[in-house]
Amino acid sequence: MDSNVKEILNSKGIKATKQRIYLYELLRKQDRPLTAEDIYLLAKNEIDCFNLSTVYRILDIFVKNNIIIKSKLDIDEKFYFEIAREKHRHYLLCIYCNQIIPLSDCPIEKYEKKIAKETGYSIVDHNLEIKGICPNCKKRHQIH
Amino acid sequence: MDSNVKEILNSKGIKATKQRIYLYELLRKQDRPLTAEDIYLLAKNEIDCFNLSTVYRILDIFVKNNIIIKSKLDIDEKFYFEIAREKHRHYLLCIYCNQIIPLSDCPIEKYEKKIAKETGYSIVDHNLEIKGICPNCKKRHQIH
DNA sequence: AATGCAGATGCGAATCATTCGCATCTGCAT
DNA sequence: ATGCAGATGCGAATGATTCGCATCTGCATT
Repeated sequence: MDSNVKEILNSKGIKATKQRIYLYELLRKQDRPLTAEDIYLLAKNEIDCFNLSTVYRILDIFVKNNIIIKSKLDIDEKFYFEIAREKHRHYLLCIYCNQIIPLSDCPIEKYEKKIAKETGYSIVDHNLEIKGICPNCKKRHQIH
Repeated sequence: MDSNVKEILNSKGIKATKQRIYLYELLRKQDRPLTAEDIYLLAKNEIDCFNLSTVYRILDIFVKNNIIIKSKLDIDEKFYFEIAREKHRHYLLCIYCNQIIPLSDCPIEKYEKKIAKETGYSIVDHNLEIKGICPNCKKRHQIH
């Protein structure tokens, strides 16, 4: 597994340091986007010589090499990072507890074609978040 | 017009100061979201005793009173503000020149119902941006 | 119209996420 | 085993936003 990651990184011309290998594996395990600080804290639990600036720098390199995706979520002012998957994903966010769950599909590929025709733009990407209240928070806050 | 704004603000329990009236009218004229700094610079052109902290504070109050909407766009790390309209809007962003144009409709109201059923969440809001390359930038960068 | 005061503004300092500078360290090619 | 380009650690800088506090201003009351 470890040597596998080393090869993946080397094949992209990225020197396979201990920190990079560790972050790559950590990110691959996650089921939702994390902030740089989340990632830093998780990493520091395992390897204590880990620096926040380094985390930012490695995330930057991974983004530039399309290994991970950087995005913002409407819940706060931070950037979020997640492994790049074959199919892109959107998330459902609970406005009370900030739980983040992945949605099963993307409803706007067709819409993009329509927009391209209407505006003359070439569409390259999109960004969709749905915000709601999760079943637990509905109970907790007596919302039906 | 001015007295009209005064009434609108007073009816929401917001003291109608010169700065608040001015910002309200400024925001109502815009066709796209602006950052606090954009707004500050526009306002300062007209009235020179205008302070950036005050702009932030007034925007905050307007957001809390549903007069304006605060959001983030994927082009930078700043917050954007726009007048709240009867129908919400989404935008198409050019990744080269950062032009922001409003889209004519919203394709995901049906999708929200499906998600609500699948997840048990109550959906309260959503956020959609489309990113592309505008006709001018396609020409300029020789992209077809 | 003058007055008082709660709340608004101006200004500078603080905060927080992110980035940068620079000295030291480490993969990896030789 | 060695050398060096590039990576890391640490602390300081940056930029958007917020806060503290002294001064000012709508507006309700007289």
